Formats: sequence, structure tokens, C-alpha cells
Amino acid sequence: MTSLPSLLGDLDPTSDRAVFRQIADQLREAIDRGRFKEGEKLPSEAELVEHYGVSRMTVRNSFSVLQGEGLVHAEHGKGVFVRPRPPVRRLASDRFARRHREQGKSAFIVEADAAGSHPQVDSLEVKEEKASQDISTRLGSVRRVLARRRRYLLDGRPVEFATSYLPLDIARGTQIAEPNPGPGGIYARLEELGHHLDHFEEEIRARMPSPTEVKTLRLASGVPVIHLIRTAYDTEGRAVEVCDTVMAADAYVLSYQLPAT
Amino acid sequence: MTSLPSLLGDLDPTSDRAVFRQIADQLREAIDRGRFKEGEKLPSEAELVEHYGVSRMTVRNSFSVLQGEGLVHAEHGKGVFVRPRPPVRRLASDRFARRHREQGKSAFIVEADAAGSHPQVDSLEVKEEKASQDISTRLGSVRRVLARRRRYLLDGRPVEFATSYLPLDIARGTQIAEPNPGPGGIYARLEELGHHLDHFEEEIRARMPSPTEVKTLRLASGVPVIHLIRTAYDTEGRAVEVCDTVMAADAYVLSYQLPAT
DNA sequence: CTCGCCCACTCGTCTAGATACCTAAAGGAG
DNA sequence: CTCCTTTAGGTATCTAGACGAGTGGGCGAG
Repeated sequence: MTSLPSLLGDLDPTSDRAVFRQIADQLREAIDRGRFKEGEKLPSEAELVEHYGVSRMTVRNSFSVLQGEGLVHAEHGKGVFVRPRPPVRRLASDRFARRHREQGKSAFIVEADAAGSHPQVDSLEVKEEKASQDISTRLGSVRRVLARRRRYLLDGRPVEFATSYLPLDIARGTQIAEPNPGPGGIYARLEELGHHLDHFEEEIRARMPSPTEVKTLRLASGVPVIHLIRTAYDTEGRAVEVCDTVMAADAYVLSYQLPAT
Repeated sequence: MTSLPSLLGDLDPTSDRAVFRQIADQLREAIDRGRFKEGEKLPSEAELVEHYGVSRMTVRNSFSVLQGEGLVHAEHGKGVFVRPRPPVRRLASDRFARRHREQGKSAFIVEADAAGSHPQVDSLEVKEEKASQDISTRLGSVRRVLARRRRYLLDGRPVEFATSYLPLDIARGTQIAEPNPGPGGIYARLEELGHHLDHFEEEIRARMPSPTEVKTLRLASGVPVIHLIRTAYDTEGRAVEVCDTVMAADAYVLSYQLPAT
């Protein structure tokens, strides 16, 4: 068996850096240098207790630092592992172009299939409800809205949770109010209904997830979420949809093109 | 003095939810409901130990949960406080439009002044260096680049750290290689040099900060970073600059306009 | 009144151990 | 051969206490 000292070095008792930080530093560095690879198991708490001659709480404290950085994750009864980086999904800024819409299936499905992963859509809920203050403002002072909620999964892993809000006078009684909005999604339906789309506006924030989001997206600790709020405007300048999306940040790269003019 | 029970309720010993999570839940809920306001001090560890009849480590564990969520922050010798949400800086997608460039001062300064805050640029470093693999690829296989590093502060708080990389054949010997690139910034200089800008491409990720980033941006725990990589293309399709930016996620909202075509 | 010290309060770090529960593999009963 | 039990080795949670180190207010000396 490889001895720990060869991988991990000693503590510096003269340093005023806390012991648990020194241990975290050494583990982090070992991970960065590839001494522990993605998915690989780190030394167990007991081994580190032995190696450094500290108490177990101190070792656990080190792990919790690394966990907060999203570098490792613990599995009860098994060990602590280097967190593998999942494949990311790239969202290009032309993802709502009409040419994509004119196909049959939803953008998510098409794209995932192309990337060779298994897509899934889940926990669909479509209902009328009272608009929150924020949604109401964005849609131009509507009281009630049609809300379409769904969760997207890639190879069984939830990656995104989204809710679309539409003014009732647009959506009620149309196929948009059905669980399955038909080919091309709700944007295709909106255009058929005479609401020709002009442009979208997207607002992006990043933050740590709420406990609910941790559950819904099955997030490991140390993984932030990207919160994206998109508003769709028709050619008359009216906001016809607001889509509120929370994405697992480790599963996404967003990409935008900006004109230089 | 207001008694804690009026704010915080009891533990449920029959629940299989860990005690420290129950405590964290109650504190989180109290914060969400506004019983503790932004910047306000939470009960001290000793008070919570007393109130719940648990050991101090258990209370600390609860705090560390909330800290990881970015909800609270501890100040040594003072207490644990509800983390105030700092004012955010909005980055609009037209922020690189020529009309903004034709003014004198840098976009950051102008914008911050307008918002009534005190802007500052800091730790400027301009030097030639070897391009990393990634930068080289983005710039089209260049070996060495001019790197311009700077840090942006708002009211004394660091909010963003950025490095621009330019091919040497473009930048060397020009004002771009000077610490102060002159009015309108490097994009104005590039255009003067005949590299007419056509469009930008931005890639956005969110993740937890590295220890270096925590230091540079003085980040509280539980605050992710937004990592933005922008590539500027001239009208001939050549990549003329790559700008790598790390932003404190709690200080920014990014905003983009997408055409619907 | 002012300055400086002390003390109470607060969070930070660490120890040493107890109990619970999860996982995987080995071994025995059927 | 299959299924259950046992066991070893992991992490999860919690306790009780010790010492360190910032912060800020009170109080006494001058």
C-alpha cells in the first residue's frame, strides 16, 4: 500500500494557519496535481487521523472545507471522493432561432440526443395561478398567469428546473395550456397565435441553492445554481412569456453573441 | 429582552432530521420571514445552546450550514449576522456598443459614477507572457500574448478580476501595452489600429471560488463566482482579444438580448 | 474628562470519545 | 446456488470541555 506521507506531507506547527486548513490545503493541492483523480477515493478519516496525529473532528473539518469548494463529496459508509466534473451542456445564444423551432421535437431533446445522452422531462405541472410581484411586473401588470413547470434530466440526473409564465389572455384555451404544447414548443404556438416573436431578454444570476433546489436538482454541496430569467417580447413590444430557470451550475456553460455596434 | 422561543420554536426529537439541520431550518425560516433582518445579529452560540439544550458544536454546525448557503456570515468577537445583499451591478448586453466607447472614461467608471458609487481600478499588471493552452486556442494558435490584469472595486469592495489577452503582433508597441490604454479602452485602440470589431462571444460559467479568488475578491463563504470568458472578433473573423473575468456572483446581474430570428 | 486596562462576551480551533447508521464483502443456512 | 447474517470499515451526529483570540464597554488612575 502507498503510504500517505508520500502523497501528503506534514503539518507545520509553527504556522498560524489552522490545522484543518493546512490539511485541506494539502488535500486540495494533491487533487489539483492529479495525485487523486476524478471519482477517486481520498484517504479515510481514520487514516488521516493516524497520519496527521489530530482528532477526527479536525479531519472532518478539512473535508467540509473542500466540500464547500465543490471539490469533493462524501458518501455515507463508503468514503470521500473527488467530485467528477459532469459533462456540461452548452446553451448557445441562437438556441431560440426559428430554424430550430421548425423541427418537431423540443430543443432539449434534440440537443441531448445529438450529444449522445439520454434526455428526460419530468414533473410537468400546468396550471393557472396568481402572478408574483416580479412576474407581474415583467409581463406588464397581469394578475393571473398560466404557469408551466417542468424539470429536465440528462442521463437520469436533474440539471434544470424551469417555469414559464404566460398571460391568461394569450394562453388560456390554447394548446399552450396543455401538458404537451406540441412540436416546436410554446414559442411555435405563440407565433401561430399571431404573437410574432421579436427578441428575448435574459437576466443571469448565480447563487447558492435553497434547500428546495438542492432536493429538486439533487445538488452536491458546493455546487451553485445559475438563475436565468428570460422574457420573450413580440413584435409589438409586449412581453408574452417569462421563463424562470434554475440550473445546476456544474452542468452548464452559457454562450452569447453580442454585436459590436 | 425578547425570549428566543418566541422566534425559534423547539426541536422535534422524533424527527429523523439531524438536530443541527432542524436548528438551521428554524433559523433559515426566521430569516426568510424577516424576523431577522439584513445585517442583523442572530442569537449567539451560547444563547442557542441554552435555548435548544444542545452542545455548542451542534449549534456551530447549524451556522456552518447557513454559511454554506450564503445566508449568514460570522464575525469573530462580534456575532453571526444575516448577510446583507450588496447592490448589484447590471451588465447590459450593449455595454460594448461603440457609442459607449466614444466617450472618454472607461465603462466601469462611468457606470459606477452614474449609480452613485465610488469606483476604483487596482493591481494593474501589463506584461507579455506565454499563452495558456486555452487562451492560445481561442486566439487562434498564438504562442505568446500581452496580458492586461486589473481588479475592479466598488466602494472599496473588490467585485471583479479580469485579464485581457491580446496577440503580440497586434498589441506590442501600441498604447494597448501601456498601463493606461487611453480613452475608450483597448477596444477603441483596436479599432484605431484597423481591427474593426464585429462581434463578441461570451461564455459564462458559475462555480465556487478557489482560495486565491476568495482572497482577491474578499469573498464571504457561500458566495459563488461568475466566470466569464469573452472573445472579441474583428470584421475579418479574427479573434483579437480574449478577456477572462471572475466576478463576485452576489454583485452582478448579467443581462443579454437575443434576437428571435 | 481622558486614557488605558481589564473583563465579559463572542466566535475559532481542537480534543476525545460515544452512538448511530451505511456499505460491501465474507460466510453460513437453507 | 441463493439468500440472510455477520462483520469490518466507512461516514454522520452529538457531547463536554479546553484554550485562543477579537471586540467593546466599564471603570479606575491620572
